[in-house]
Amino acid sequence: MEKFHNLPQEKQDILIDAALEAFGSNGYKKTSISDIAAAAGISKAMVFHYFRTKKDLYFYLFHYCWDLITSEINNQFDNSVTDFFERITLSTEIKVAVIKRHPATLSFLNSVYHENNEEVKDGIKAQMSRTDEFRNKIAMDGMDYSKFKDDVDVGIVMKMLVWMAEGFVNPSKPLQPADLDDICKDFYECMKLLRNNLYKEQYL
Amino acid sequence: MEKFHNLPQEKQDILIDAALEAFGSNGYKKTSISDIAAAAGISKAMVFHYFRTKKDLYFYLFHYCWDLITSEINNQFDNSVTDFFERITLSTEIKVAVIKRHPATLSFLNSVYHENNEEVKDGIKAQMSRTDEFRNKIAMDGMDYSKFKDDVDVGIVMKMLVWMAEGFVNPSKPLQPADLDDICKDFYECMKLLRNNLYKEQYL
DNA sequence: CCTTTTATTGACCGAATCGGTTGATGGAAT
DNA sequence: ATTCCATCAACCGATTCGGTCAATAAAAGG
Repeated sequence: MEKFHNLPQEKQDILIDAALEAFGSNGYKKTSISDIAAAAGISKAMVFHYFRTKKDLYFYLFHYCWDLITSEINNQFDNSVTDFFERITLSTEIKVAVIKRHPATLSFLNSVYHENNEEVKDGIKAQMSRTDEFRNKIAMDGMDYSKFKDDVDVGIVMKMLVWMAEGFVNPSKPLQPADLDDICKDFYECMKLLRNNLYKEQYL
Repeated sequence: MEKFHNLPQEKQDILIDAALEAFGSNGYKKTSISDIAAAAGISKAMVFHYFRTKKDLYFYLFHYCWDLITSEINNQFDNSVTDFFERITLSTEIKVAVIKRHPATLSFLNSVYHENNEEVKDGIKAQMSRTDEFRNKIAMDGMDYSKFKDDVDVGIVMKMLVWMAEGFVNPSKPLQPADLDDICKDFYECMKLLRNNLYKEQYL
C-alpha cells in the first residue's frame, strides 16, 4: 500500500472519494472495482495495483474513515461544554469537518455498519464494537438540562435533533460540499431558534 | 400481468415489498431478479412469469407506488387545514399510511427519482414531471403563519421540519412497521412541543 | 544518449452472474 | 383420463466479476 501513499494527496483523495461513494451507496458485494476505477478516472488495474484485493481496499477505507473521525473528535470535542445546544452544535461541527474532507464518509460508515456480506462481516464486527466508546463520549451525560423550561420534555427534543441530524447527513439529494456552509448556517439558526424558545431565559 | 393479479393479495404484497426494497436500495442496474425472487421466497422463473421483463416489473412498481400515494393524498388531504403544524401532521399521516401499506415505497420512489440508467431514464421522466403537481398541493401556500411569535423565522422552522421528515422517512436503520406507531407518537409529541413554544398562545 | 526502473493500461483469465427461456413435474379442474 | 396451469431446476448466450500480466509510456539515473 506504499504504492498508494506515494501518490500526490489530490489523486489519493479522488480515488478515496470515488470508493467511499460507491461502497457507501451500493454495499460491498454490489460495488465493483470497475465502478470505482471509472468514477476515479483511472484503470481497474491501477486500483488492484494500489490495493491488492477488493477486500483490502474496503478495510483500508474503513480504517481510514475511522481514524478521520477519531482524530476530528479528539481535536474538537470538549466535554466541558455542558450547554445542550452548544454540545449539539459541537458534534455537528465535527461531522461537517469530516464531510468537508471526504463527503461520503458518513454514508460509507453507515453502510459498513449495516453490511452483512459474509466476506467482510467478521472483520467489521471486530472494529465496530468500539463504536459505543465514542457514542458515549459524545453522548449527553453530564449535560445541563436545567435551563429548559419545566414543561419541555428533553427526551423529545433529543429525538427531534436525531431526526434532524439524520436528514442533515443523509439527505435525499447528495450533499455538495459547496452547499455545506449554507446548510450549516441554517442549522445553527435552527439551534438558536430552539434555544431561544425552549430555554427559560433568552440567550444572547 | 393478469397472472400476477390472480395471486392472493398476501403473495402479491410479499413480492412487491421485496422488489421495492431491492430496487430502492440498489437502483435499477444493480438489482437482479434473482435478488428479488430470493427475498420473496419464490423462483426467478416465477418473477419472469408474472412480469415479462425486469423493466416491466420496474415500471409496474413505479406506477403502483404512484397510484398508492395519489389515492392516499386524495383520501386524506384537506386544504382547509390552515394551521401550520396540523398541515405538517396531515402530510406525515399520509406518508405513514403509505409506509404501513408498503414500507419501502418512499425509498423506492426516491431512488426512482435519482435513477439515471439509460434503459429506464426516459420512461421515468415522462411520469415524474407531474411530481410538482403534488408538491404544490401539499405545499404551504394558503397557510396561516400569524400564530407564530413575531421573532420566529418560519422559513427556518420549515427547513427544520424538512430535515426531520427526511430522517423520519429515510432512517439509518430500516423502518419496521411495528415501530411505526411509536415513532409517530414521538413525532406528534414533537409537533406539540414546537407549537406550544413557537406560537404566541398556548394550544390546548 | 542509453539504460533501468516505475507507472499505467488494454487485453485477458476462469468463474460467477446477468436477463431471460424451457422442459419437466405435479396438482387442480374438467 | 385429460387438460390446464403454476412452479421451478436447469439451462442459454452474454456480460461482468475479481484479479493477472505483458506490453507500453514515462521518468529517473548514468
